[in-house]
Amino acid sequence: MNKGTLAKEEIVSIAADVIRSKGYQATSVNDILVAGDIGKGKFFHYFKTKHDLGIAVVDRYIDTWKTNMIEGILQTDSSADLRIQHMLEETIESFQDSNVRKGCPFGNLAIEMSEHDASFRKRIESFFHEWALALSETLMEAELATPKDAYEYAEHIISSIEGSILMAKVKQTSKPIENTIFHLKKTLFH
Amino acid sequence: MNKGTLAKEEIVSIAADVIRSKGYQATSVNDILVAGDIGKGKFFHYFKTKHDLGIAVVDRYIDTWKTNMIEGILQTDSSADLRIQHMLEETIESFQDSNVRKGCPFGNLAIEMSEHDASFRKRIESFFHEWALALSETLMEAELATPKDAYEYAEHIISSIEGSILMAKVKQTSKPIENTIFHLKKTLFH
Amino acid sequence: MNKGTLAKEEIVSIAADVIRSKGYQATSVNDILVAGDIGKGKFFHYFKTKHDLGIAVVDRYIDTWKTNMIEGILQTDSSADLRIQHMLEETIESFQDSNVRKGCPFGNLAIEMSEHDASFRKRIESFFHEWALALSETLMEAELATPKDAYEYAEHIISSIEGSILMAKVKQTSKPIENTIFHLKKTLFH
Amino acid sequence: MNKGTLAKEEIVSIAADVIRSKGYQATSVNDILVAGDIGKGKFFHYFKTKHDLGIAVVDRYIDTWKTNMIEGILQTDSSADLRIQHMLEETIESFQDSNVRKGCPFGNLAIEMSEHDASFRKRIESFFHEWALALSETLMEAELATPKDAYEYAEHIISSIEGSILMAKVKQTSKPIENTIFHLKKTLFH
DNA sequence: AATGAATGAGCGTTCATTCAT
DNA sequence: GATGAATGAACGCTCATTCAT
Repeated sequence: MNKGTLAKEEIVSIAADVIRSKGYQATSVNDILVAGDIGKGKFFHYFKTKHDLGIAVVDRYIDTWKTNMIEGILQTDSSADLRIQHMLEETIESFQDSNVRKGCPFGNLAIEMSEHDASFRKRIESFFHEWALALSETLMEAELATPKDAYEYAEHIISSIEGSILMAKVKQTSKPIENTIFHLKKTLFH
Repeated sequence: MNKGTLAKEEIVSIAADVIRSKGYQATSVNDILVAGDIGKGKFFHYFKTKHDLGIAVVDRYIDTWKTNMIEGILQTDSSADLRIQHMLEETIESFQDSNVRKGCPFGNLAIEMSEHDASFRKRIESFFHEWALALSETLMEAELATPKDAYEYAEHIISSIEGSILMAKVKQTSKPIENTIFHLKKTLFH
Repeated sequence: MNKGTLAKEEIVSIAADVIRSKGYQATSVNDILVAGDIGKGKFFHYFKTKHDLGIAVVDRYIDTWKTNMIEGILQTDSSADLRIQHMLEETIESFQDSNVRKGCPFGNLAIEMSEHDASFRKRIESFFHEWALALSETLMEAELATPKDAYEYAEHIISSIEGSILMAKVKQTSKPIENTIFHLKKTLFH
Repeated sequence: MNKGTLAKEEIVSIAADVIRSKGYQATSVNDILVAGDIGKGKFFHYFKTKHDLGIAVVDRYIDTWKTNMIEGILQTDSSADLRIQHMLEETIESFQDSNVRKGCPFGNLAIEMSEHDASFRKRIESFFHEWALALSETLMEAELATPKDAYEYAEHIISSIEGSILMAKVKQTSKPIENTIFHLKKTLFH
């Protein structure tokens, strides 16, 4: 928690914002420098390359999401049904206002980086895996899926959500997310 | 169909490939020039800006998709049920091999360009709208949806598909697409 | 001999001067740009990299030297003795005034680049080889060496000359060159 | 011989290696830091500038060479003839294996630094002077030169050696050195 | 004394675009 | 119309050095 660490964290935090909005490749190092009033030397003192920063940003996205969505919702001690409902509501919450336009940090980077950069791709892949794992366990506990089909059901739910966030970004309204959550709920709890 | 037009089409065709794989922003004008052995003067003779080319590429994606998916599948004279099945099968077909990694040209550009570029966004939005319209009519015809909920159901199906293509890109396997088609079919035709 | 070629030649010519004086690595692209009032775009239009320019500069040194020293002196139709004397006098001539400080373009690059850059090294090596070849033939013709030892004698003469130019650079006077030429002549013609 | 001095010597020693191989200008402070696992603060604590370090490195080269070549060979109590022979043999010894490619530390810096940096130049100049002085005395003692021409003869021998090391670097073989030593011996002792 | 953090000018190169013919 | 040449701002990154403790 010394000064150095703080400074580094600060850069990651600023970069996380800029990158979520502009994408990784379209964000220049200078964009981040300007956004945070940081000198070039400082930046490259903490990060060997722009790529290193990019990875730090994804890791930060993942940490945040794990805390909020997985530990904070799917692995609490509410009833399994409630936890799923909570996850779905929370998704709608998260993509209101300017966040609709920005889209999902993971979905954005997934599409931008997966084909040509393994280090981004693998991190995002394992994040989606962890989410699917936590969700599949909750689905089983709620008796909405059997052990046999729980993981794939979870994956389908997650990919539907991602698709709806993509759609919301294009339409610049959260309706597609609400629509998808509505259909998912119908199928889950009808 | 004179030489000028041919040359222009050729550039769009080459650019469409490169952009699908690298994204619009990460693709430099030079990438396209090299890929097609085209001179700089030639390129900017046909396209005022890189942005102009980008738009031409999206329009080309849309034309192709309309011909193949909307006119070629959803608006043929097979039975409505079969048309929907055909659409779903065709989706799986389209994302085999190297196409899994490349992802959906529309989804890719949707995420990359929607927030900051209205001319890309609107084209992609209206494309998804046309697809949803054609699908909702087929859903009604197949009595899988009422006029009231058909359009939103169609949108949900499409966004699920887009989400699964995104997921497939991250995992570098077409499994997520097959999984989603499986779940969509179950809900549609159970 | 069109304009494009001229422009390229002009850059090589300016760069040849700068590099001879500062060395290849210590010469920045910007140094050349400033020296010739050239725009950055122009420079990189003609040369893919700084390295490419460096190679063009060496090739230019070699062409000049071949014309002047080999064709212009060693392979004329004077008597063999006179040609050797001419070569030695010309060496002294070439390293008067500011050229003493600049040193030999080949010797400079030989030392700077040989260890870590094969494309420079090979060019310089083959240049010294051609010089030694032309000199050894003249030595034989002048009956100053037998076919058996002519090439190695030639190499020794050339390396002595290079050493004396190095020494002259350090002492900032052409004396070491004159001294070495004196000793070479004594041994050759005593 | 306290800790501070040790650390300083250690840096000079590491830098001497790196600079001999890469040259002074092409060696970045960071290259040295990495080679010796030294922190930036430490480096600039001991040396005000990179230039200061460079000078320390030359001084170290000179000390070593004085001990080995001048005191260790030319000023021993063997016969003058033997001392000269020893010097010539030692030169061949010194530039075997990887040292052929690295070249002579003095010759390298002479060419790289003489024109634009007086503090390097003067050190190297006076080093060559001391060498020539010691050699000329030995030449006189061996009756291979008169007081009148001894110094210039010594200079010629040294510059021939330097030239042959340069040549060896270009050809990546020690042959040119052996060739030059052979010719020098022939002229000296025929 | 000793050192990691911070600095900003400069590096070689690429960028989308305009010029000149 | 058609094109290679030219442009200079911006790119990610390294540089030798100074700061703060």
